Amino acid sequence: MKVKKSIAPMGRPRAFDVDEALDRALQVFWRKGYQGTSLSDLTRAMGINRPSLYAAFGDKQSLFRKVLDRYADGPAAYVREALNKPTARAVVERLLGGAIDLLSDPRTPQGCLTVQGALSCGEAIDAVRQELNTRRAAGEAAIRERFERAKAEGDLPKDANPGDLARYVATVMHGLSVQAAGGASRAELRRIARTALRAWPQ
Amino acid sequence: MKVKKSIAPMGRPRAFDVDEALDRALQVFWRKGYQGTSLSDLTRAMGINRPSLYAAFGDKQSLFRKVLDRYADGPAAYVREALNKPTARAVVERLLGGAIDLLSDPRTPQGCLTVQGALSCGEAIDAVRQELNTRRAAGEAAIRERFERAKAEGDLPKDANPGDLARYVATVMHGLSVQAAGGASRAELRRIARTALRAWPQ
DNA sequence: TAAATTTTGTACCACTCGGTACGAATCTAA
DNA sequence: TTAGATTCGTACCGAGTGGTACAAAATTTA
Repeated sequence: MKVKKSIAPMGRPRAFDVDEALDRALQVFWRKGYQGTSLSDLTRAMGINRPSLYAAFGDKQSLFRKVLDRYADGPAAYVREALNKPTARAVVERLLGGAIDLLSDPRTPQGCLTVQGALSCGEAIDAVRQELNTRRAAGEAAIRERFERAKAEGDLPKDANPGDLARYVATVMHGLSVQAAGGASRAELRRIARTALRAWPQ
Repeated sequence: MKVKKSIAPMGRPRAFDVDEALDRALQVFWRKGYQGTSLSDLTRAMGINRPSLYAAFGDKQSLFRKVLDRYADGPAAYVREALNKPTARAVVERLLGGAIDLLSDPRTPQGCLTVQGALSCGEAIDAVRQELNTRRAAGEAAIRERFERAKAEGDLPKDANPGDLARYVATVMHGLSVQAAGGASRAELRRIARTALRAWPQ
């Protein structure tokens, strides 16, 4: 299925698929968090040995960053999709609904990788925590900008505060992640979202 | 300052104060999470050596449980206090306000011990995660019962769902914890709470 | 004083952690 | 066939992990 590039690389070829190995690593980090995942966990799940991992992905932090990118483009892609909805109300409904679908998907861990991933990190891995904070902040900023547009379009009332609303939506989403990690069912998450929506303007 | 009990214990007396050592341990666990805290971190902060820790508090999990009790009776005591407020509205306002005050207190870590403590735990320490889930669920149940009483007293509308409302409040609180851990200021947390309160009945 | 009891500090245990050195294996290019 | 390049697997590194054995020290009871 793969189109051969003009020249095949020299040397011994890789015995594993890079993208598939990355997906396996994502599963492990998602389930166990950054700190709870050991290199042995990773190599076992990825089906490769340690030096191959280092050669292909760099050290643990570097691999985790690549996994975060893959997460944003895969399971968490609903965020970008939600931002394209026509109205602010539709955006927030899709954001909460997408989060709930993901958090309660029985095939994946009950929780959000960026929320669970590094909340309980020690100071030693401050770099990882900062990375996750940065990414969460970027997501929140994207939501705020979308709401600013909605306000300009008259889709949100003139007295609405896009920043406050974005922060509120992000907060509810994070809270949903904690609830899901604690065992809340999809139905329960939906009821929480319905209650949260009562705070919405109009 | 201490009243001497009828008989002093035999053997060599302890060279440290148990409660103070527990407070020091709380600070460490709160800041670094269960998994991010090593025994060396603990003994250094508590000013005692390893065998003394084990003799006085048991192993790491046992010490963590004692720390959780101390947390509930100390920094998180606002929850019990909030449940005694006269109206459901006052209860939820005190719950959110107390959480915000705690989360944004510069003297303590920005985050909730039970939320950050074990979200990113591996399977090996499932016991700790379960313990924290159980405690969070118990807190949520207490809020629900308080809202059921409020409904019976006519303090909440007849069509209000105490369970949904309690879950919603807990979710917002957990989300606030994540926001605080990400660096949100007290003022920002307050605005989130104000937005969240718009979902409240009446 | 002497025995019994408890805590203290040192020094250690087996194990796991993240990370790497190095030679054998497998490919392309000449 | 040979030389060069790259990956693979084994075997290892120092450091840190949670937890403990043991003897010296400090206290109460007899």
